[in-house]
Amino acid sequence: MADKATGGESLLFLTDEQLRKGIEAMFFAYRGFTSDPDRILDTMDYGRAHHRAVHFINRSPGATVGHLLTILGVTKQSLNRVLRSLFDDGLVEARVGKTDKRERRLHLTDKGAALERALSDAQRARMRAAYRAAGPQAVQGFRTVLEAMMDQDQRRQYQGLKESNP
Amino acid sequence: MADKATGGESLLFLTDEQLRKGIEAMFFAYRGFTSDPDRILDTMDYGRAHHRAVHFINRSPGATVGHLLTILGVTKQSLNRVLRSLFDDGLVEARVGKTDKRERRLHLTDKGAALERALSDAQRARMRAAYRAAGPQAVQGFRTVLEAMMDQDQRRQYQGLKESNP
DNA sequence: TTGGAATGTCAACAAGGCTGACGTAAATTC
DNA sequence: GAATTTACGTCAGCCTTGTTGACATTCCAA
Repeated sequence: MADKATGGESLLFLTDEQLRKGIEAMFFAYRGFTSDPDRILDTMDYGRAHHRAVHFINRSPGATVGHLLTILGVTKQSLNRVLRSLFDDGLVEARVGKTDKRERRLHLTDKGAALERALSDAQRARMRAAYRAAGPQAVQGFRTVLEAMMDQDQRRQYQGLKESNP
Repeated sequence: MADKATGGESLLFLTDEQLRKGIEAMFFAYRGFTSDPDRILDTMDYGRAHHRAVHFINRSPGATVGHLLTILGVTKQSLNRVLRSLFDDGLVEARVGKTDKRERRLHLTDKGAALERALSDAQRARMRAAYRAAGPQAVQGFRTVLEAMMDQDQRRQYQGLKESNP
């Protein structure tokens, strides 16, 4: 009678207590996840919002402002404040779209790329250490659960990387 | 020559590209993770900070303000603003410490417990769905990686639950 | 009895969200 | 060719949640 629906596996991992542990694991781990880049950003006049913008511009060079808006899920006013300071400091540059001149295609400058590298080096170092300590099997599970936790739209943006230059 | 240091396992999961995927997985998943409670909180006059307070008071009834401060990692002024509104609305009550009368032991009222349940029900539902979709093996890996990603202090707080009533 | 710890509180400020309204240039549609 | 829509920018104002700094109270402990 036991383990009927699971093909022999117990469902102990679905108890409320286990779920609470998972929730707190997300909370504490996310703090660690952001702490290293945060420390770097604090020394400059930037915050996490700048980090996110720089990250995704680096990931998809030539992305439009609108594209960034949907990925980040903020208002254009909020994003604009961040972008403006990145322009002013010469970290990001905008090129008028070739086919559609209303668009502004965003690119990192050398200086911007350098900051991106510094930030992601720090973040990757922690991630690498965690991955190495946990092993490939665990990493596989980690990614599987995180993906299952996303919203539909978010999952699509997470999976699709190639359509930044349409 | 290959797989020398890993006992036969490839290290493909440690490439920069894999790490970047992991970073973005955290980003998108955390958004999903917080979205359901956020929707509830939005209908009231509360925010994520209230959620966190209510969560940890529920987890460790009788915790002192100082204990909460170290768990949440914010300043007392910031926490106090949140706690005051929770007091005013009758969600949390403070009882003077028995041995040390300076301390205020925090407890949820029935009303507070009801809110906590609503919030964590929503959050657990998503977590449960993700866990169920991913399976126990993946969940194990998920927890392992998250734990490895925490700071020392955070990991200690994550693991130790019993010392709230010292 | 006195120093320090635990707590509360006032004031001021910043980052980074939000809404609403308005403007401009380019593309698209009619 | 005119009208509408789209992409983007900007001004103004508001909220939450974090921060520092200063100061008061209460009470434990040496």
